[in-house]
Amino acid sequence: MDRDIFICHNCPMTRTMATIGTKWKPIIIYTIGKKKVRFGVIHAKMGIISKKVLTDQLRELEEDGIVKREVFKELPPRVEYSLTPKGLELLPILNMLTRWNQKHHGNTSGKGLRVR
Amino acid sequence: MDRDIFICHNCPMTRTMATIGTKWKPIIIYTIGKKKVRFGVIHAKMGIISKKVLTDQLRELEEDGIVKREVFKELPPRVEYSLTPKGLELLPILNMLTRWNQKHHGNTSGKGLRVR
DNA sequence: GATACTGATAACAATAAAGTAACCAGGAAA
DNA sequence: TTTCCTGGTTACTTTATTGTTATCAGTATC
Repeated sequence: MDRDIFICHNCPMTRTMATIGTKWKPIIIYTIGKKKVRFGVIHAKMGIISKKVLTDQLRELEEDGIVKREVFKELPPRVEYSLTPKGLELLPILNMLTRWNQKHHGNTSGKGLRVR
Repeated sequence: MDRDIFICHNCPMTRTMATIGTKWKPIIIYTIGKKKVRFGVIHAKMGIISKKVLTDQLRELEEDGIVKREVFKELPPRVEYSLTPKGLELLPILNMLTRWNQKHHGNTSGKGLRVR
């Protein structure tokens, strides 16, 4: 996404979408939650995201101060991700979104189960 | 976006993103707000969205019961969009997101003004 | 010595989303 | 008669996003 188009715009919603308005970012934030999570764990939990895209998105979230990245000098390497205070503040809002969805859409898991 | 990949998944955030997780939908919902708005007005307010994409997104929002579409048999045609109760419930949550953004990002409007 | 481990990265291919331009209805006004 | 009005639609092109595969480091285990 060309984030520049957004930044200039003076609609607050538009500016917000420039930061977290992508297919994966809210899911990544939600997946990390309040814990410290290794890259591989995020990847496994999300299931259907490629390593490359996950890396890219995590980098952008880090740039925007939403995610913290800690590298341990071990072998094999270990990298832990966690939410910054800014990211943590997003959690309750995302939870409201899922509650909104559950209320109106019901629980559709199991229906139309069609994983690639 | 291939919404089927999402629907099957049993992560609540993932299912939510299948409904409103696109570049434009939250902005459209925010733009309609509590009013009845004509197509042309939404288009003008948003500025940088094409008619085709706006039409497509409004159709999907209608399918998902978030937006209501009223057609008046006049010439030139008049079509008014408004949020359903389900859509209205989304408004305060979207407002929280913009407040989160304003708090952390500050008011960047005017900075790096780079409209296409 | 071959292989596995993790968290990447690079080059490339595929797909999805978004944008562009032309066109339509059909009555009213110039 | 031509032009404008609105809310689209259609066919097509462009751009953005996502995915695939191969590769790397450097130690430990088989």
